[in-house]
Amino acid sequence: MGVKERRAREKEQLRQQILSAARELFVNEGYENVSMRKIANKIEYSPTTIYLYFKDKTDLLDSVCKETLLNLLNTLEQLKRNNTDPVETLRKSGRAYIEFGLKYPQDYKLTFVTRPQFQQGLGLDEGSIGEKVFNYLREMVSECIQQQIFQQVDVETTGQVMWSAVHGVTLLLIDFPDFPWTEKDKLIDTVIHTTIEGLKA
Amino acid sequence: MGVKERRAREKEQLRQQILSAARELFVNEGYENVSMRKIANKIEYSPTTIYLYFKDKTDLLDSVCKETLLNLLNTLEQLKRNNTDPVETLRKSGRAYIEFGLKYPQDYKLTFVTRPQFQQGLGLDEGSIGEKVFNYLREMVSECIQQQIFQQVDVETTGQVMWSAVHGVTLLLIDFPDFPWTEKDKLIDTVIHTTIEGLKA
DNA sequence: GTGTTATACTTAACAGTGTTAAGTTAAATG
DNA sequence: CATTTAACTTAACACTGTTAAGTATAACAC
Repeated sequence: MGVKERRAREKEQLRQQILSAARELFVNEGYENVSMRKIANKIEYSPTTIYLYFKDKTDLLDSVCKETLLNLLNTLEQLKRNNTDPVETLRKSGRAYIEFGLKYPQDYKLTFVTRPQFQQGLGLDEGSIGEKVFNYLREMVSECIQQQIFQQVDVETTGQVMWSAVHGVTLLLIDFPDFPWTEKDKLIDTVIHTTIEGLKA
Repeated sequence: MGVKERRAREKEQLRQQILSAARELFVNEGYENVSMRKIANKIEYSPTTIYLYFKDKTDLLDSVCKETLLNLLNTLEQLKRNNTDPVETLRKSGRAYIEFGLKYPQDYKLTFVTRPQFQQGLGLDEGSIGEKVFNYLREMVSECIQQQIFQQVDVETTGQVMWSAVHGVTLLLIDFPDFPWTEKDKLIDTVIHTTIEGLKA
């Protein structure tokens, strides 16, 4: 009785189609400027069809953001493979985080700025992907503390300080592209370097 | 001929009335959720009257943000009065910046996140208030460098690193109020302390 | 193969949005 | 008192997210 399976597969396929159309439009034109009708047009279905797959527009945003977080998590996880020096791994992770944000600026803002505005909880609850991303950071930081490289011994605070730094520079670079920044790579390196040195001191 | 003056005064008064109604609504309900009609209702004028005073909705946002920046600048300027120790002054400025953001979270997001999204330039152009705020930071940092307290000698980069840190922690605290943060004051102090120590090292 | 049911999708509509063009009212000027 | 000018409003356009009701088609039972 492969009918049900096929139907389910087709449904999932359309769901994905909607999702990727939404992502592309959100990223290119900004969440606010994308209407359900625009998404519907892109996939050549009527607007109301989307509501058969997603509760509402924020649910669609939510699903797009989940994908983004999963992407970020994968990017970071790949760094953990060959972690010899914990500080070096932390530095690379910071770099990867920022570069991810700059590579997909709209996705980043959608996930870490727009989404919290629309549903305050965000996916940092237990078991969520957001929590997994922060757990990754916690792990990296923890190793540095265990090897007594950092003076600041509180894992939570240390991790949050690190997150503040990378989040801050990422958003500034995204939001103020016309500002006379120091050469981008230098700024990023200095932010990470300064934070790590500060945690050592 | 005091008639013209009185008329001008009355016009300015209504302008201010619109502005403060807009600010209150933007701050309480979020820019996206406030309609021109809502603002008009609050001041008991027809929606189109607003367009006689402001080009469009983003112009209204723009004016609200300008006020916010002026507020922030005043808050910071007051710290410069008795600056004995440059590092201490920088530390206090960072604190004041973050606390300003947390005291008026919606204003802060409006100015430093929402606005850039709607008109990319933001007010960091020459002569703008935004530029003045950054000039203030530059000045504080410059003194620390001149007294050879910081190793990092590039004023621009150093200032931008400092800004990244305070901007980052401010937004995280605003956007993820439910996250299990370290005690707020401790986190803020640690972020500032870490950054300053990192710049010394 | 025919009738029924469930699924997938669409049409039409509602109440709202930012914004503009045209119209109205009242005050200031000659 | 007539005319001009400024301030404000009404009505409308093209759009928005979302829902209720309707339609066509595919899957099932007999």
